[in-house]
Amino acid sequence: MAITIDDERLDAVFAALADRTRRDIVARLSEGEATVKELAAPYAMTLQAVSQHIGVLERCGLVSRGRHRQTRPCRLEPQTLETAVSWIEESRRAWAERMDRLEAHLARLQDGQQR
Amino acid sequence: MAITIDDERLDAVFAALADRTRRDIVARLSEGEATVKELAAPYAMTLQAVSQHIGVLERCGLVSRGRHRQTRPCRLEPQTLETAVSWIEESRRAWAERMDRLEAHLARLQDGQQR
DNA sequence: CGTGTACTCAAGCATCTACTTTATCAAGCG
DNA sequence: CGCTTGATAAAGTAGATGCTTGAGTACACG
Repeated sequence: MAITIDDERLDAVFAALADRTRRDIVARLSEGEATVKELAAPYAMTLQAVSQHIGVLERCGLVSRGRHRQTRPCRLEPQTLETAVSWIEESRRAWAERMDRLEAHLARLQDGQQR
Repeated sequence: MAITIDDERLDAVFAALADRTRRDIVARLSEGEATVKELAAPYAMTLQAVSQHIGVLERCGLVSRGRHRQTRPCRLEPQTLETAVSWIEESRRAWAERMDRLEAHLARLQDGQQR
């Protein structure tokens, strides 16, 4: 039952998504590839800072960088997003199941009282 | 379309989930309520440290603490998990859509060549 | 009442993070 | 060739984070 082999990976993915700028970059990459310069354009910070953000996204597997002429086009790696979602869904599923059982139990109790 | 009013909330939720101990606590709370002492039991760290972790989870809305006698029972707030999932799913959905369009486009190109 | 238990508050410390500036590199252009 | 462009590398800094210890609070039990 998923003894969380990839705990470090999850640490890194959630930490990466904990930053507004990086979430923004992910959202923009979901619309298609973009170069570092293009991704940096909207922000007040330096290009280097954005490159570092992309480095964080790359190291945790959310993004990959290629090479085309003098640019490094970035693309989303959606299956890494998947690992984050599936971790969360696991907890929500367990909780929902538990609530269902509780509800059923309460219904049985009430049945007993009415008789 | 969601100009991210709750950016700070998302920052906090993802930052909270970026820690192994806190993810573990969330997972355990998905099996049911627990007191601070119970939650702290498995870890080498002090009770205070665990209480601080719960504080982080509480501040971002993932967990709520009640009062029962001298204990503070903690429970999961699953709708906050929902906000994190739905942010991620939005990006994945956009990416999947884009891939579908790309595929369709490539199919049309190939059709043209074959004729 | 005093003692124990469950917990929070507060201060201190080591480490990590999000930037910055300066320097460097590699590809294309005159 | 030298110069610009798009990018990474490295080093420094202010502020956040994860933990500790020590002290304080609220409830129960005898």
